[in-house]
Amino acid sequence: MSEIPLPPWRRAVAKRPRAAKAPLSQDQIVDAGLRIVMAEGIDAVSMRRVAAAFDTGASSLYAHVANKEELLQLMFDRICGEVHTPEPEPARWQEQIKEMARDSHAVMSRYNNLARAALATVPTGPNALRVSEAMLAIMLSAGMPPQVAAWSLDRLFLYIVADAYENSLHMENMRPGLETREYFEGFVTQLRDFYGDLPADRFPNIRAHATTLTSGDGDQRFEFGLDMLVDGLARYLP
Amino acid sequence: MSEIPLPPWRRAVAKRPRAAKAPLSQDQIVDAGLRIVMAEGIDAVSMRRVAAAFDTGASSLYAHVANKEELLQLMFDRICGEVHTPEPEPARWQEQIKEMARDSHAVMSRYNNLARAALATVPTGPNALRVSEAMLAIMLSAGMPPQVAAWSLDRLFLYIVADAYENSLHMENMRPGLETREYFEGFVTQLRDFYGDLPADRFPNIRAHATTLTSGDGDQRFEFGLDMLVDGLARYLP
DNA sequence: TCTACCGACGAACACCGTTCGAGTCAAGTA
DNA sequence: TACTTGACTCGAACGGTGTTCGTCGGTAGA
Repeated sequence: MSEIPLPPWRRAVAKRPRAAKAPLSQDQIVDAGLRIVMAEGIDAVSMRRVAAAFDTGASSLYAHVANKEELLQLMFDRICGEVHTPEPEPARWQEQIKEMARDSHAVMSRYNNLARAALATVPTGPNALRVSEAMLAIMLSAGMPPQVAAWSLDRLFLYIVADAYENSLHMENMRPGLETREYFEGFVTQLRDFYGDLPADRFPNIRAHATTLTSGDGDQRFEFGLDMLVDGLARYLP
Repeated sequence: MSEIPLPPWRRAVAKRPRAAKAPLSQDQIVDAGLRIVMAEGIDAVSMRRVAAAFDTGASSLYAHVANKEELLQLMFDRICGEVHTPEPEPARWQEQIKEMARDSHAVMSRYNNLARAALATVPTGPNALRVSEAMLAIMLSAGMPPQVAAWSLDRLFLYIVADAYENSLHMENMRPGLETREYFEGFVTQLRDFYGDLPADRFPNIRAHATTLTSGDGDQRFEFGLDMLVDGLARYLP
């Protein structure tokens, strides 16, 4: 497998040949971080907490990882490996784009709010690149102009990541006892009543459409925005 | 001006009648927070830092603000007051939607990464509601089905906020010495070279279109995504 | 066998959000 | 007028955070 050069702005912290046999490794650290993020969310991921998984102090991690930000980036790229990348079939490019978007969205939702790591910088890890390459291939093979494909890729991932991140932030406010479903229903009910009680002189439309505004779950809304984007994209086909 | 009821899930911390004349007030606290966010970014906004503007300790703030999260929400709603809300002109609804989107985006970009506060919860402050109401009015007056208008509103704001937030996170990584322009150019150059040096067997499309992928500044990309969304939206008009 | 040197790791630094409890002072009441 | 009440201020403290520093130990190469 060919080598990917390191992105130039990342400190080459791990490129020195490790001399002693190490009880710690970057992979293990990323594993531990992912275990914590799945169990307790990203706010539980602290350097001390990750180090505690190896019965050591936080400072031990800094030999393998430049800082917390880099650790989160590595964790994000790891989960990008779970996204499937189909072979392009130009005839059904729209459906393929949507499939990849749904898959990416599902993966990022599975790992709580790790999506923020993707918002913070341009993902340059091998797995993230693999996903981008596949999406680009689908659009180009469908005959999309390169500039349109390039920018669409950017905007689509922004949308996917932002939606996953927003959902994860909402989950964070959830009381630990409640189920996701009943928390969500209670939230929607409160919001609908709040909209319905707004003064009619200043907010006639929000008030009148309180029910419509609060209808639809996260998946329906994600799908609706995805349709908007892909429909808007299809207009650029020659 | 008619009263907006408090959203039910917010602790009614400020609804008690304040008896003594207060040297501190919620408005002043929000002002101080905004001053800090403009000067040094949202990460510089801490309860101690805000309190220091009044020569006091952090605990003094908790009489006027439930916690930091509420303070950020209040700050966000304050800046929403700077967004212009035009009267609907059905004939040019698309342009009006884009104008409001650009205006909202510009306001949120002006105040560094305060946009995250908007991602965290559904904005229910008076100014945020005013903006939503105006956008809803434009779409409904153009003949858009209510359900489409409702979900579009949600998706459009997600897009606006996410783009502003992403940009602000990039700004955060900037070295303090550099100008925004030269930092951005250096970043793009590095990224283009990185893409161009990728192995051709695994990433042929990214490698071949390295220049195209990295072309266009933040405004162009925002505008492109906005076009995608609004074009996709226009298809729902009867 | 000796000597570098890399990695582990405890301690410390400078922060953070929030809580607690004592003190202060104006307004309402007897 | 005297007393009580209660909101507000605010120093101190608690339990966290990311990161740095300096020491120490053990392995690899000479």
